[in-house]
Amino acid sequence: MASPLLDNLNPEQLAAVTLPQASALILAGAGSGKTRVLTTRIAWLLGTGQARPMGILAVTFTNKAAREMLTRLSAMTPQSTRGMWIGTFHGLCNRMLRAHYRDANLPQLFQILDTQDQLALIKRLYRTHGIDDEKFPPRDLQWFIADAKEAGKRPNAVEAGNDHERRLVEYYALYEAACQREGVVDFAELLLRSFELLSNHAGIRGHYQARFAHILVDEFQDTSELQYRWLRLLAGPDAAVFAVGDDDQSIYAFRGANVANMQHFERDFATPERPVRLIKLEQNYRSHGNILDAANALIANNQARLGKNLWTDAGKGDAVRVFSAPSDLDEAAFIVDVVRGLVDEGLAASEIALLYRSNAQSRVLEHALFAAGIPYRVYGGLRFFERAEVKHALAYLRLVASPDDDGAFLRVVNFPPRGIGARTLEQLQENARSAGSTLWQAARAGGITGRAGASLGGFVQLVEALRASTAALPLSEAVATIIEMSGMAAHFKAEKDGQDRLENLEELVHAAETFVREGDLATDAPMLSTRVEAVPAEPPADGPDEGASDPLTAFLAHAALEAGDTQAEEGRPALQLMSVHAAKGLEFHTVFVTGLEEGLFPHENSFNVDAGVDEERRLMYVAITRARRRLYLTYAQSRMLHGQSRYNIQSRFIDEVPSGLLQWLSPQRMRARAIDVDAAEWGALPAPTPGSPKPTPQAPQWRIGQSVRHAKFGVGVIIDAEGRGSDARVQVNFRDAGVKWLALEYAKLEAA
DNA sequence: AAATGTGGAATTTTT
DNA sequence: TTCCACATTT
Repeated sequence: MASPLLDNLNPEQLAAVTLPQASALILAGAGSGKTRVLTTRIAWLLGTGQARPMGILAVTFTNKAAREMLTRLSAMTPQSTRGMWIGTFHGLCNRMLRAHYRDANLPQLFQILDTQDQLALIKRLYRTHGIDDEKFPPRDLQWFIADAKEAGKRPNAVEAGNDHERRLVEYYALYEAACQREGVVDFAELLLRSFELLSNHAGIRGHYQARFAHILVDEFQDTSELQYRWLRLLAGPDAAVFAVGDDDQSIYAFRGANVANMQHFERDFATPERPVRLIKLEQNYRSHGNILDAANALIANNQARLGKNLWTDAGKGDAVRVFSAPSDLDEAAFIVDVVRGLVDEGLAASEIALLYRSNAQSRVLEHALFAAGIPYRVYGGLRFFERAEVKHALAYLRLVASPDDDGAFLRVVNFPPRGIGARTLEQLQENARSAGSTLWQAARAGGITGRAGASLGGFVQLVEALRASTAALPLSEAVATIIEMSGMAAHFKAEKDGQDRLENLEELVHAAETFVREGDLATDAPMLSTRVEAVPAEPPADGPDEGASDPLTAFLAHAALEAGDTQAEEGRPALQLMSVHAAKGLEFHTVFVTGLEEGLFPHENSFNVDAGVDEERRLMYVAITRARRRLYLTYAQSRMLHGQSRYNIQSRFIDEVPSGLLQWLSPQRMRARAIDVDAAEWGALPAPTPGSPKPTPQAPQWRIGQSVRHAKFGVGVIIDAEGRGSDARVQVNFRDAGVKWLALEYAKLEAA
């Protein structure tokens, strides 16, 4: 088909876009135009009449990715995106559950718990059932539940190997009962419930299988076991699953992502007539050659890859710069210097990213940037819909929609303060427990006397008044009304630091407005326009976005499923600081990968995890491939961590980049920062400058922070010392052998 | 109900 | 060290 749509695609992209109707695995390297291929594929299917919008389902992991796909798609095709299902796994599951809430055994207006809400519910359960939170930390149970659901297991299906696990299963059952009673579902539940719905209802399954001839999956390497099984259920015998992913960028195993899905795809989605096609997109349009060569060489150290080598015709570009700093402070100072220079040369600050393995590392960097007056923005932290005041307002909204939601009830029953104290609530909870009811039901039943009872009655009346006064209002006005009537507005007005919170509440009203305005663009198509016998009559599922049946519920689902941005303000161009995880999918002119030290990156916790370092290496691969033009790798020989100095050796990931690609920037003779040991006693050696020829001193003199090699224990760093002369001993932190004290007289140490 | 104190933990986190 | 959750005070 001749079409401008296909212009400028490279041969592999073109092949992928125009594959015949069969399942395919597209191995799309970083910067290889993956989103373009996905969206062009859809546009091509529509344009050639091979698919109707109704027949397309595209699933992503983030709302951002879903939005981007939708936006780009609308620009590519004259056809309406209405009718397509494009969204996140959770969003699509939510949508399906709303449409089939009866078969899914859920209340029509079920509410979605985010991770915070879920933990709160668990803690509440602990109180009412007197569960020992020492033996069973709430977070452990939260993890246990998520894990079980991910494995597709209800409490009765979980095998308990010991008493401890038996208790956990028991609590899992209690948790489930509470969720069911209150009409709430957590994130994992959305998936599992949707999976079970498809699994247990042949009619519904048949309906969706018949409908979705094309299922497209973004970031396929990040799918979990359950998501994979969900896809298999959804994909009918004739469906074409177009899975796009990069096994080398799988960095969410700790959250359940299962790279093995990529290996199994070929087997599981092939039919005798239609084998799975595999296409590799290896041409990179982002980075210069040296950067790609570094990434390729690094990732080649991983086993069990599908195999892929990025290339570019953009030329080699600059060498990868490496800097070894004596301390974390020096590392930060170096970065500030370089950044200043780059910005002075005219590079936009927002085109520079500082990446780190763990968020705690941002502090030192921030401090230095602040002192230097360089504007920066840190990603991470509380998102908009997670802020306390926003959660409060949402809790009122939730109560209006679904008053049996105990979590929402407890959050605002005494906020703003209205004299309903802990004692009253304990009594109420006891009443609810013995009646097997929710708090709302218990409160309405009365049974609490005196002033406390009256206050509680007042609260019940307030919620009912809220419901009555907002029923006929547009969503944003309803939100505004609730903020006023609940007393929150007055409360924050009176509070000295309440201004920010008030502004956030105003922002919430604004968000509701935007949601309603843009919602219909997203997914307001009727859920089931092709009626199928076995599918029961549907509620008019034409709410905006998440496909809920009324705007309020849809908005609440939206708030839970899309926590919003970390910060509202964008403002002036600023340097970007973020974890490597957060950088995935982004790109910058210049990238600093900081803290490249053994124990930090790769993180020490990965050492005792199966294939842990491999995942760290993929993380490093992601970090490197964020850079378009310039890449800096930095590390510190000593670093403040948990209140004390740590001496780390340079990350193996630096060693894994061919030295020919590297340009060392560390001064040849950089003295280690004075440490609390008499330097004269120990003599002073130039800091090791890895990558350059090492001097082998005849009579080595040792200092703290120095890298050494031991015949038996391998490489390590001297972290402490004591004694002198023949009594002298040093403490060495070995990469593999751990921390040891060694007598200098006997240990055969070499400088490393 | 705010304010202050204490103990324990301190990767990563698309939903 | 620093942050957070929780408990105790005022």
